[in-house]
Amino acid sequence: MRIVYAGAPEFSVAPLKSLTDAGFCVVAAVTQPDKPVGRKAILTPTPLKSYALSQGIPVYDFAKIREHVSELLALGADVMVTCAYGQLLTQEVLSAFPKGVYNIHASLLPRWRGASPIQHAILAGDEKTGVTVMKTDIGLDTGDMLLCEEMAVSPADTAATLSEKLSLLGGGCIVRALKELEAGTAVFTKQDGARATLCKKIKKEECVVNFSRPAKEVCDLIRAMNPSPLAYAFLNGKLVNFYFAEPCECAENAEAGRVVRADKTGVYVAAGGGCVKITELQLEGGKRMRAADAVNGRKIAVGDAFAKERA
RNA sequence: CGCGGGGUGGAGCAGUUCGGUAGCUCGUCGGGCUCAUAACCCGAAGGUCGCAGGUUCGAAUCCUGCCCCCGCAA
Repeated sequence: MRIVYAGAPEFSVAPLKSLTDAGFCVVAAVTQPDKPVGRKAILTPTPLKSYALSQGIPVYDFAKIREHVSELLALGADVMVTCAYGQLLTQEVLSAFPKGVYNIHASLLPRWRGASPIQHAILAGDEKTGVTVMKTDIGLDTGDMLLCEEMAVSPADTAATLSEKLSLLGGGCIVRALKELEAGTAVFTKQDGARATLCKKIKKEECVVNFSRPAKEVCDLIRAMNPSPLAYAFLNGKLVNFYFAEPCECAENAEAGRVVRADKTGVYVAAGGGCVKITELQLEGGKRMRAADAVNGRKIAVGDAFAKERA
């Protein structure tokens, strides 16, 4: 079975590796064009492109895949596998693969169709999530499901750790899915559209921490936004990004956002209900550090207050 | 030339305005106290102050050039 693999971010790398490790013939990788990254706007290839090239797999970085159907056809592939590719496919593209196009999606469909399923699973406090392999159709993550695998969301998970785990899980799933397809034992299940939820790409404005919300909710937000775009708040006029936090009990009933305790175990901030223990953060202009270090360097002290606005 | 912050023992910082060979907190190691401890007490190790020039009797500190890291914005 000849495969074309379409993806872009780090998440899409492991499944490609799983496919080649399992002996599948990946004839080409399709990804997004290199993008300017960082302050210096250095043109950077996608993680998938870097990996594919290192493995000697030909890479196509079409700005619009729909305009390159003839090139796809020329590859003579049987199927295309997509994974966080980031471009919508047209019927012409779907038709270029005799045995279909399959998508690896990081949620238990039909929950969290769309761009940011991992973040939303944590944000919503889901206790479990997973990976679904589906037959891609014209809609956004609406195709018939071939298989899915569940995974528990740990309170210690961030979008970063969960993404890594789901990526590996996705690798196993796609290999299984394609084997079933080859064997002709694949069974497709329609998605229950009534239970579908949609998630859009997350904007930085959605990441400001409102400490008057319950502690659990605040912590879920912080964990969901790590490693990007990062939840934040302002302290003494400076932006502070949060990497990790967990809810905890605390006797003090201070106003929301007030630091009630700061020691080597972390920074404790009063929330609407309970208290948020921040263990890892980053001050404006500074590097990511343990909250204890920020306390140690006298950047944060008891009595300080986090605000939603810079002023 | 998008805006801005920063590079000082393992970590986070102070000291730079008004030059005089380095300080704080934490960690580490050793010892003590304690039923015990992330608590406390005593002691120790550990730094070419990002790099290269320059000014000076003397530079972390002043001047010049360069490298690197990071927040915002794209």
